[in-house]
Amino acid sequence: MGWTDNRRGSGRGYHHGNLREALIEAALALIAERGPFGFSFVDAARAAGVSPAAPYRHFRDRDELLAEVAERGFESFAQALSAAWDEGRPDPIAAFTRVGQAYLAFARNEPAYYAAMFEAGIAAQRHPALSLAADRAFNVLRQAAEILTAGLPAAGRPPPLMLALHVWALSHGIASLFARSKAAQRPLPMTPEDLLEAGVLVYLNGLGLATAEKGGAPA
Amino acid sequence: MGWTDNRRGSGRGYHHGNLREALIEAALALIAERGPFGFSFVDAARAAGVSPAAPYRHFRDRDELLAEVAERGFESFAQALSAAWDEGRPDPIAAFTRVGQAYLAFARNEPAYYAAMFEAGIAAQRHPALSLAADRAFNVLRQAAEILTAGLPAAGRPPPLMLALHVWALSHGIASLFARSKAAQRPLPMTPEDLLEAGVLVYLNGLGLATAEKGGAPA
DNA sequence: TGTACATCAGTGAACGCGCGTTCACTGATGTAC
DNA sequence: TGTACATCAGTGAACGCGCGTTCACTGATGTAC
Repeated sequence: MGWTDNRRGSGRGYHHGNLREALIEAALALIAERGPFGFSFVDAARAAGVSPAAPYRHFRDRDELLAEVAERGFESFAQALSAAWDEGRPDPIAAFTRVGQAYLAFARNEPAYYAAMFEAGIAAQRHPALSLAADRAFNVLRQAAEILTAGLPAAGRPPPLMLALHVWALSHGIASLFARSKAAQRPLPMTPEDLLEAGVLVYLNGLGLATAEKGGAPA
Repeated sequence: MGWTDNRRGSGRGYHHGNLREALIEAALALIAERGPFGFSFVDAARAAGVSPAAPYRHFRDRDELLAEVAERGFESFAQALSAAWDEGRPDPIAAFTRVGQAYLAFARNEPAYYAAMFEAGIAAQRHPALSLAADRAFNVLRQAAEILTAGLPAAGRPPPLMLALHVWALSHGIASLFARSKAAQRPLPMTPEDLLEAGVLVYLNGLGLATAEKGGAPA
């Protein structure tokens, strides 16, 4: 229990001390519970143990708080993808499929961030910091794709951007359809992780990138 | 203008005559405008030119109306996919990529249905008719995948279900990330349609299904 | 070290709003005779 | 063909609720002297 748990009467004084952070954490918890549209400014204030007017000292409105949550989500997302890529070690193909796994893991382990990032309907162009953070996350994939394709013969080499978009879309699709939260999802004969790994390997195989014979993709 | 436009005072009597349909159409318009969470029961009644209590004669609550919209969406979706597949003519690969295009076209042309189907957070298990309709749509893909893989050597033949899931996820990912509604989306150096077609062709190539040399996928 | 003061984070009461839902009702429609 | 009646779709007023937002305020903190 840290700053966040400073309910009224639990010993904090007139000033909260760290309300901005507490509101963001409250927003995350509420989004995880009820989705980005079930989240209300008043609720966040209540969860932080503060009057409904207090949040206005820190955020212009509900939208600005949501945008900040999404921005932090993208930053954490970029870090996770970047760590998974690990500069292409031990080899670009293994590293690349690991990035896909990290994508799915993030969607599963951080559903609140994920929802704020992709399902809250925030107008990104109104929040430049948010769209920069989103770009940084995408660039991890993009650079990985560049290194991955660098070894292919120049003639017929696929555009790395296309490759990055395909993997992003496949990961996002699997995460949205099969890997989100409790139940309500279509039952699968395999884990979303296996599904994604198999898909990426087939895809890379289709690009002429030799795979390590895994996941059931025929030559 | 048909039944839907029966505003109060425009000549209809005490009875609306086709309120159920009018409410569904109003819901579609509202969802298209403001998303599945911006849609309210009262608003739908207002759009149909009827008192806020009237919808209760036709739907138990807001959720039931949403579920019916989603169900109709899946039915229309299944039809569109089925028509695109056209029993595999002229050849399964061409027909299969056409199904992908139909997926994207549906997401683009029927954003309200699409949102109700995939973003409204309806608990499908509480609406059996809805989940049956969703199954019917998925089965179009699944059967196409079966026919597509039937020509491959039995050893190492990929499970058709997996193939269907991959294409579903890729299409859904591209639709969600790049093909939905106005602006706010990441700019692309190609159309979502081209992106999907290229992705499907690379993928089929990776499965060992000969492609007609299209979309820039190297052998 | 002590005092006066500026700052500003958080208060709490209040507002107008739209929503979901209920209720007793009313009037249009169709059917039995 | 006409009348009585049952049915039930839609009315409109009302309710309680939670929300977003505002306002003048209060009290904690830090700084200048």
